[in-house]
Amino acid sequence: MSKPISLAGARPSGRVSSVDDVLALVRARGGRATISRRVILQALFDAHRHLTAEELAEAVQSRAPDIHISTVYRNLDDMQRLGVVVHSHLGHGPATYQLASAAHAHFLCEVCDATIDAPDDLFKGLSKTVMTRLGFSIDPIHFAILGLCSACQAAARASG
Amino acid sequence: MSKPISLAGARPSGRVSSVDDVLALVRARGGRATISRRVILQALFDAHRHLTAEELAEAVQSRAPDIHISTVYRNLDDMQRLGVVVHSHLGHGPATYQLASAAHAHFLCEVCDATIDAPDDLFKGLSKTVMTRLGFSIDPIHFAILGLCSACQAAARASG
DNA sequence: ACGCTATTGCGCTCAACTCGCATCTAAGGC
DNA sequence: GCCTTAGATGCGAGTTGAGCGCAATAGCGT
Repeated sequence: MSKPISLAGARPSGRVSSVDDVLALVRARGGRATISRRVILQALFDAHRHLTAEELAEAVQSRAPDIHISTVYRNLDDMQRLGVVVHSHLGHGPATYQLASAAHAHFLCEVCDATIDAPDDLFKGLSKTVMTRLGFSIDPIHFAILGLCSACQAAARASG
Repeated sequence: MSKPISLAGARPSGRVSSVDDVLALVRARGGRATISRRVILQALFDAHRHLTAEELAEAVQSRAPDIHISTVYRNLDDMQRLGVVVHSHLGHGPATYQLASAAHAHFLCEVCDATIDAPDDLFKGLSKTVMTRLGFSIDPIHFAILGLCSACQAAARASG
């Protein structure tokens, strides 16, 4: 499916609230409901946090050891094309993946790597200002916003 | 110098407005004013935009072909420790480096990779809100904020 | 000029992906 | 149920961006 499924129409992936929903969508697009696909999706639905490709591969392989990590990567790509999955970059580490329905922005501490989930409404103001002044539509979910958590700010003040 | 120079005191690197200024700072910290260092710094001062390590290495090697890219990486690290240089991540590509004095935030279009320089004052509001509500101090320079430029928004509306 | 040690060149290693390709297997048609 | 065929997979090799170890080199205080 890596190629066959078209990017067009990725957004209206609509309400997919179960593995079977997603597989139905996959088949509607000419894709196939393979075991691998099912196991990978199940792991994504079971995870209640974002996972790196490697973490996801481990979870998948605990149920089906022969599913190769490259298959995980390809499926994640496909699911992103369908709008079912999104990935985020939290600082310098590997990308993390999660169901699109669970997507949210993050703040990441540059010192201790603590990640803080960001309520979407925080970006209302910046979003509007940037749109007005630059015509740019921000997507705060894809890349985390870095900075210092309160503990590390305090530590920095204390030491310097 | 990669180890010898301490991270402590990186901030008060002060006004360094020339290659010689930086080299003086380096020597004050126990570092040495090598040819490599001088050429690399000169390339950074000459560049009026941020460069990837590879671009910088090319610029450097056009003047001194034997300077190895790993030397470029090490010097960039050292200069960051001194607070003279900062790096930014613009989307998925390699990091870009520039003089700390020229640092600024970026917006990056996810579709066409256009980068838009962001006036610092844009983040005043978000910065204050996030500090108040989460105690988090944002650093919008280190990682770009992604989204869609106006042209790609229009294209997206037209096609979908 | 001398010696100490910061730096460098080079090549190897690493992480996170990405690709080519032979093989396998869903799904629709008969 | 069997066949066909094109989508998917497993596996290994390749790629990119970056970091590391080490022996050789070269600043710089004396």
